[in-house]
Parts: sequence; structure tokens; C-alpha cells
Amino acid sequence: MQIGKEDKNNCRKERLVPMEKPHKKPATIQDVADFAGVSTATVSRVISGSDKVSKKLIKRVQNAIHELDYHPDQTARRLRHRDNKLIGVVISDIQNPYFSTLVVGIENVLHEKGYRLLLGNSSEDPEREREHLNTFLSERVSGVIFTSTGDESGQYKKLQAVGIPLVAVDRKPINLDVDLVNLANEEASFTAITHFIEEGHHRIGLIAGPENLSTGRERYEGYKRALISTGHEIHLELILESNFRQNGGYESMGKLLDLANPPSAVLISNNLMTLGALEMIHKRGLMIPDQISLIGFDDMAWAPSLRPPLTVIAQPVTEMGTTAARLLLERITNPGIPTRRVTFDGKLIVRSSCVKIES
Amino acid sequence: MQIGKEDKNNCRKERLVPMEKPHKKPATIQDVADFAGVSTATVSRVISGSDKVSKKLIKRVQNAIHELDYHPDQTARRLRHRDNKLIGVVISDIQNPYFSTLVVGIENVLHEKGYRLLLGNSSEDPEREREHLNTFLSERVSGVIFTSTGDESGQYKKLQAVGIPLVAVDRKPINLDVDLVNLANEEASFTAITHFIEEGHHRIGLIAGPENLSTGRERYEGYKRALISTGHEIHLELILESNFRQNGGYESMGKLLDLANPPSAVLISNNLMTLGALEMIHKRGLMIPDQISLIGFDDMAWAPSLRPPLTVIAQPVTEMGTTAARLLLERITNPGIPTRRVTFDGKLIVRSSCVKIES
DNA sequence: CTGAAAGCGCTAACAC
DNA sequence: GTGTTAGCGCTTTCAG
Repeated sequence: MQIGKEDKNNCRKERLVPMEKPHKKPATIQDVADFAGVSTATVSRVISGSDKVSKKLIKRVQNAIHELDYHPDQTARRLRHRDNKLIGVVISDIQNPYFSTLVVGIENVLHEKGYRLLLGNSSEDPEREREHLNTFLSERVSGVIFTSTGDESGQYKKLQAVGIPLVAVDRKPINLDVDLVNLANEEASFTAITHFIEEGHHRIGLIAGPENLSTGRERYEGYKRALISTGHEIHLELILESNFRQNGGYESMGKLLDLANPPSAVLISNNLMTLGALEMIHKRGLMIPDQISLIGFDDMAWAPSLRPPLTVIAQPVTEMGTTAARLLLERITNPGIPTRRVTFDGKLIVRSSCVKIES
Repeated sequence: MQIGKEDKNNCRKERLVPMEKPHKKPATIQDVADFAGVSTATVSRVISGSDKVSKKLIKRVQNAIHELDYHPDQTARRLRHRDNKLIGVVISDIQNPYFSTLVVGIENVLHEKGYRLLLGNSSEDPEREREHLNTFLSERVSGVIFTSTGDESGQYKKLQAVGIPLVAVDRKPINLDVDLVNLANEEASFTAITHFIEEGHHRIGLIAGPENLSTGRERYEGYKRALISTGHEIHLELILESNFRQNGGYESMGKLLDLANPPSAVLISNNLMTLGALEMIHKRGLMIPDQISLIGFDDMAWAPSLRPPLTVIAQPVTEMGTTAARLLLERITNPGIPTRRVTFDGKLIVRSSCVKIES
């Protein structure tokens, strides 16, 4: 590589020909009205389609619109009537494919229904989350969909106070009465552990998520319940609380493997930590599933491409996104309805990262 | 799993207690002015911070703002002065972690500079791309960052015509004079193939991207140039044009392996196709790198966790995103500057998916 | 059916 | 320093 001149940033800048500068202002409704020889009111009526305008004028106006390449100014429109067709979305980590898939689902229905998506990424930082929420307040968004960092419920209450509908996804906010779309985490975790036990495992580890997130807590609960209900003891040294990030999975798996008596199977509470854990296992030169069995949360695109293909708990992520968007839109049109909660069941997808053990 | 009552969608809905309905309208600048006993102009001045207002009034106004929990209406603000602090971003596939990482970079600087991000996902569909661009036109965004689907240059010209600055990322739009941030694709590809050749490979395959995307074309060019410059022939049966998606990589790799004389090494032109190719290789029970060597484009989070860890061409994705955002902001404040192109060099990260061959 | 006119909430001249 | 006022582009009564 290293071709051509370059600066310290390992990149080249080239200057090309100067750009043309027409700087023509966009046409306004007044321009269209003048062009068509009608009033702005008539143009407005034609645009909204609803009212009764004579065929002749409709034609003339439409022609003018086309001729002038007129695009109604949403900003002005928004100032007039309150439903501004803008939805704020705060995501705790867009870089995580789980969350970007959620956004895909949300965007699909929003776009279809003529809403626009204002995106904020909090990077799991409550401060940034708060800033985004203030922005949404200022933008007078029609609604907000969010995966909360765990705190900031006060800020969400402020939105509710001015009548902005909220829908929480994935993580159940504490102390907040909102519509919610999430996974039956406890049951999902229960299923995974039960699978391990059926395969003959008894010493089962858990790389858990943060305790301040419902997803972290509930998956932990399911793990405990499954173990207890099958007469197993809970060994605290096999349970590591981590951060839902790759490095967390890496380090936690390291600690698990360092144990005098390491687990024969491990459930990992999210996709990124699973990646980290895998990295550590490979580094130690351990074979999956012969030396250690694994189940990960989230069926990501890479799961079937791993060697061995990973057994996972799959979430219907896109559908969770579309559901959240739909719930929000419903509440916007009908604010009075009671709070709803839609909980999807996880699905165990058995591939090859678990092995049967003779006990 | 399968716990609790559920509907056909494999999910449960629960009705909870009804929500409170305060429906209090947000405070306006007039409310604040009244509360503080000043004019709206004074409030406006305090907010913008710039003008000279007496300490005493500043105090009173700030108190009123706090008391009323006032958030300036951005929509109204925007109507007044043109820089509306809104940036449109059209992404060709947010589900692809490469692109969502790009968004992370973009969002980081946008948020820092007080801009908001209007996100549109085109899913590689030119029609949807066009719809998003129309939206941006209507929203009078201050600028647009995009990864084009390959067509729709006419639509982009319309934006330019009304003076909306554009920055293209990753893919170089044909027939359009815009700022561009991309990778030195040809050189990157060249490097990868050269690496194969140095390791003793002679029969090298390519799973290429779509021909209508610059990334697809340029990576193909680099492949050819590397082969030719080292005295190798181009074997067309070793070159498969595909779709940058997982299934494309899967099928193409299948065809390559079906060849009477399959390649000993394959370069795969993007991250998702690499995943698909891996899946096919595992399905055939082939070992990497002993039976086939691989280099993939894009160093995704999962690359080091694969077995074996994947050798890749890494792009500085986040930095490409921040650069794009910065270029755009620069052009917004200074529209007259000449068109720029920032090209980053890819970096070969050698892990374990290539093996030396004795020739 | 169509037009005139009053704002939506805010900023920026322009006065005082 | 501070207040008054005229719009930004659009929708929506209210007349005609």
C-alpha cells in the first residue's frame, strides 16, 4: 500500500475542479401560487389533496409545482400543525449490529408511514442520552423510541409531561410507565441453561450483562432459576457480571478459564461479549465444543459462519423494531390507550457449539 | 421456551395500568418573557448568549427558563435563519456493520457540533434513496452525506441546484461533482493479491462486488493489476461478480469450489460476502487456511474471533465517517471551496487465514 | 370552490 | 441595553 503522497493520517487529499454555485433558493408556495395564478391557500389544498378544488386549478397547480420543482417546506409546515412527522430514536450503541438491526425495523415502518427518523447514539453514556432527549424536546418530535442506558428516567418523564409518547425497546426502564417491546429474557436464559443440562452439563458458567439493565438482570435470573429448578447449586465463581462489550466477554472468559475447576459450558448474555469470549477461547487454543460448550445471545449474521457454527438464542430483532414503531404510531394517533407491553420469545437455534457430555 | 399465552406472532401482549395524560403544552418564548417581565427579544438574546444584556435581566430570564422548563422550538428557529442544523444521511444498508460504523463516526462529530442527524436507509434500493432525498429537500437540511446505490445522480444534482452541500462516502458517485471520502480500493486490493502471491499462491480467485459501484470496480481493478504485474494470467472463471451480501458470498464461493481446478486463495470484496463464503467453506468441510486461503475486505468485530482469525484489509471506518462529517460542515460554513477528495489507505492485517504454499 | 388574512415560535433589524 | 415589529413558509378559519 502506501502509495502516493499522504499526510500523517494515512490519507491523501486531492483538490479537484471548483464546484458550480447556482445558489438558487428553493421555490416557496407563493412562487407556485403566482406561477399558477391562484392563491397560496389553493396550492396548499392541492398539496394536501383533501379539499375540493376544481379539476382545472388542480391541473394548473400541479403543473406549476412540477415546473418549479417545488418541495413544500416541512419546517414551516411543522410550525403550523403539531404532528410534525418526526420521530426521535435514541440508541445506546448503534455500532452493535443488534441495535442497528432494530433501527432497520423502526426505519422501515417510519418511512412507510411518512415519518422521519432523528437518530441519536448515546454510546451507553447517560449524559449523551440526556442531550439527545433535550434535542428531541426542542425539536418537538411526535414521539420517541429508545433503548435506555439505565438511568435518565427523569428526563423521559419530562418528555411525557409535555405529551410526547415514548416506547422503550429491549431494555425495560425502571420507574417509568411506557410502552415496551422486549424479549422474554428470563425464559430465554432458562431455555439455554436447560439445553446445557439436557446435554449433560453440570458446571455451567454465565457471562452476565450489567446489573442496571433489565436485560442483564433477567438473563441472570433465568440462569439461576434453571439451575435451581434442576437441583443444581449456584456457584458464584461461575457468574461474571460484565459490560455487554467485546472486551468484557474476552476478559470474563479469561477469568472463567483460569478457574481451578472451569465450567464445561458457558452462556454469554449478548452478541459482542460472545465475540470476545470466542477470541479468548481461540487464544487459549481450546476447542469448541469438545473442551467447552457455548451458547450466545442474539443470532447475528456471523453466527453460522463461525467454526463451529454457534448455538444461540435468537431474537426477532427486526420485528421488535417494527413493533416498537407501530406501537408508537398507534399511541400518537390515540394517546389515551393504556400502556402496553409486547414481549417476544427468544428461540434456541441449535448449531454446533454444544456437545453432549457423558456424566 | 413457549411459556405463557401467546399469539401467532410468538409474542405476548400485556395491558398495564392506563397512562397519565397531562398534555401540557411546552412553554414558548413568550411565556418566558412574560414570566421574567421582559420582551421576547431579550429572552432570545439571553439564549443566543451573544448580545449585551444586563446581568440582572440575564439572571431573571435564566430563572424563568429554568422555572418553566423552556426548550426553544427548533422548528420555529429553523424557519427564521437558514442554517437549520439538520444533516440528512442516506445509508445504503444500515444493517451492515460497516455502514453503521460509518454512522457512528458521522454522528459523533455532528452531535459535538450541535447538528442533528436525519437518517434514511435505502436498503440498496434506488427508489427508496430517491424518496429520502426528496424528504431532505423538503426538510431543507443543511447538508447531506450519502453512500449512493449507484444511480440517482440526477436527484443529487437537484439538491446541489438549491445549494445543499453533499458529501459522498465509500462509493464514488458517477457523473457528480461532490466531496468524497473513500478508500484507495485499487491499491488495497493490489496489496491483498500481492500478499497471496508472496505466500506462493498462483491460482487466486476474486469474489467481486457489483460492477455499478466504484468499490466493486476498483477492487476488481486492483486484483487484475496485481496479477498482471507479476506475470500471471487472468482466469475469468476465478472472478465472480456478486452483490455485496451474505448470500452472494455463499453462492459465489460454492461456484469457485465447484471448479475442476479451484483457487488456492480467494479475495472477497466485502464483509458480508466474506461471512457467506465462510459458511460455504465450513459446509464443504474445508479447512482454512490449509485447503483454502482467504482475505476479506473490512476488519469487522468478528474477524479476530473466527477460527482461524481472518486476514483482512481494514478500513478506518469510524474515521471515514468523522471525516465526511467534517468535510460537510466545512463546506456548509464555506460553500465556495473547491471539491475535495479524501482517500484513506486500507491496511492489510495479517492473521491466520492465509498459508504459505510450496510451489 | 377560492382568496384574504391571521398566526405557529422565533430572530433580527430598527427604534428608543 | 431593551422593546417593537416584521416576517420565515405554511395551514386554516372565515368570508365571499
